Amino acid sequence: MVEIEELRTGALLSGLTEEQLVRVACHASRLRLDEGQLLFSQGDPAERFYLVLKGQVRLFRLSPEGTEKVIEIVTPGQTFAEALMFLNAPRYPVCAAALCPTELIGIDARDFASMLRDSVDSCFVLLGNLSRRLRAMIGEIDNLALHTATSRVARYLLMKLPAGRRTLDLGMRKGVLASRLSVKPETFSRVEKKLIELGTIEVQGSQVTILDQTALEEIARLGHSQELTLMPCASAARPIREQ
Amino acid sequence: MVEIEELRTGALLSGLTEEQLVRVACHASRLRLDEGQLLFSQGDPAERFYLVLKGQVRLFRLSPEGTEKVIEIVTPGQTFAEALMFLNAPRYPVCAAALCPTELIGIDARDFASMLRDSVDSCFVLLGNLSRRLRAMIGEIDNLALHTATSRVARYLLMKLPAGRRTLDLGMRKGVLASRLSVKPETFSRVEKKLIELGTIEVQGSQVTILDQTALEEIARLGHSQELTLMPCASAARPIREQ
DNA sequence: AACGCCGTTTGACCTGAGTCAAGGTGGCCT
DNA sequence: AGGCCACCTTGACTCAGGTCAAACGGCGTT
Repeated sequence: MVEIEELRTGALLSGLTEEQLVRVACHASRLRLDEGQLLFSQGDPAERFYLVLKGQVRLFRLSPEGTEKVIEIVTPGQTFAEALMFLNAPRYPVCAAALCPTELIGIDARDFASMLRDSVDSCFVLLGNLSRRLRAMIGEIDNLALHTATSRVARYLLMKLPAGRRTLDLGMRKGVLASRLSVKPETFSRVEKKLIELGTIEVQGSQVTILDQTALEEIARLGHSQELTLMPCASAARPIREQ
Repeated sequence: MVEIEELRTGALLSGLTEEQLVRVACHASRLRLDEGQLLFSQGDPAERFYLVLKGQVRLFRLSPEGTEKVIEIVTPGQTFAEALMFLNAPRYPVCAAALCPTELIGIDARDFASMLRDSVDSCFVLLGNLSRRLRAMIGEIDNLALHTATSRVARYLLMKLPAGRRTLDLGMRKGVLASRLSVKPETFSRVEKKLIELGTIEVQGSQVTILDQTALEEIARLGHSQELTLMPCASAARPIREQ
C-alpha cells in the first residue's frame, strides 16, 4: 500500500497533518509505468492527480496531425494534474507518459478536494503552487514568442546550471529536451554545435560544461531576429557585443 | 469610494459574503487610467491586484531589446495579478497598461489573503480560477508551438464568434490583436487578406463576418507546416481537403 | 481644403528553423 | 565478434513569417 512517508515527498502534500495524510493514503494507489507507457491521454476525464516517486513523466500536447510538444517533464517529488480538481467536469488537457520506468501515486481528486475543505493552510499551499506554475507558464510563452531557438537553449542551460558549478546534465534524451524547448531535434543539434564553435560550451554526451557563462547569458538575453553570426575565422571568444 | 456593488461584478469576488465585501472595500481604491497609461511594470513589487470596471487593460511582456508581446487583454469583470498574492515576495511578471480610458479597483493583496483564511469557499473559487487560467495558458503554448499564424488567427475568430451569429467584432486595434496572437501587424494583415481571398471571411474595419465556418475550422485545426495554398484561379471555396 | 498623425496595407527581400534524406555512433542482443 | 536499432548529427533545400520601407486611408485640427 501507499506509505504516508512517500506522500510526504510531495511538496504539495508535505504541509498536511498526519491525520490528513492517512486519509489521503486510503484513497491513493501506487502504480508503476514502463518506459514509454501512457498514463492518460489529452481529453480523458480527470478523476485523480499524481505524485511522482521515481522516474520521469512527460506531459505533452498532441496536435490533430500527430505532432507533439512536450509541455513539461515531471520529476520525483512533484505532483501534476492537481489543478483540475477544482473544475466541474475536468478533462486532462495534456497526455502523460513515462520517459523511463516510473513509480507514482494516484490520488483521488474528489476526496482530496473535500479534505482540503478542512484545511485553509493546504489551500494556500496549493494556491501558491498554482501561482508559481502560472508564472512559469508566462515565462514559457515569453520564451516561445520573444526568443529564438538558440536563446531558448541557452536559457535552459543557465536555468539548469547548479549554482557555483560549471557543468550540468541535460537529464533527458536530447530529442525530448528539444521538444520541451519547442525545437526540432535537428535544430537542437545545430544550436549545440553553434554554441560549441563559439567556444561557449563543451558537450560530452548529456554532460554540458559552460565555458563562458557571460557569453551564454548574453545569448540567452537575445530576443528574436538578433543576429548571432559565427564570424568566419576570428578567434572569436565573444562575438556578441555588449549593448 | 468603492461600492460593494462594483466589487460584485468581479467573478472572483462575487462569491464573498456581504461582510467580506465590506472589508475588501475598505482596503480597495478606485483608479482611472488614460489611454496608454502604465499601471505597473514587469518586476515591480506586487502589493495589490486589480478588478477592471470599464475599459481594457493590456498585460504584456517586454524583452530586454524592447520588443513586446501581449499576454492577455483584461476586460471588465475580470481580475488580474491576484495569483501573486500567494507568493512570498511577489513581483509582477508582466507590464500592465490601459488600452483605452479605463476604470479599475485596486485591492490590497495582503489584507485580501488574510480574509481568504476565513473562507474556504472563496479559496476554492480562486483555485478554480487559477486552474482555468492554467489550462488556458497550456492552450496558448500549444497554439504557439504547434500552429501557424494563420491557424492562430482562425482560432481566435472562432473563439470570439458569439454562438449562433456569423459576425463578430475584433474588440481591439488590429496591431494589439496581432501581438496577442504573437504575429507582426504586417503578417496579421496578410493572413486576413488570405482568408478573404479564400472566401472564408469578410472584413469591414473591426467587424468580421464568417462566410464559411467549416473551412475556417479546418484552417484552425491545421498545425505547423501544413500547406495552405491559394490556388491560382480556381473558384476555390474550400481548398482544404477533409482528412 | 489642406495638413499631419496613426494605424493598416502592400511589396520586396531575408533569415530562422523545419523537412527530407543520408551518414555516424553507441548500446544491446544473440 | 558482428549486427541491429535507436538516437543523434550533418547537409541541402524550402518556406513561413519577420524586416524595412513606402504608400494608403481615416480622422481630428487649424
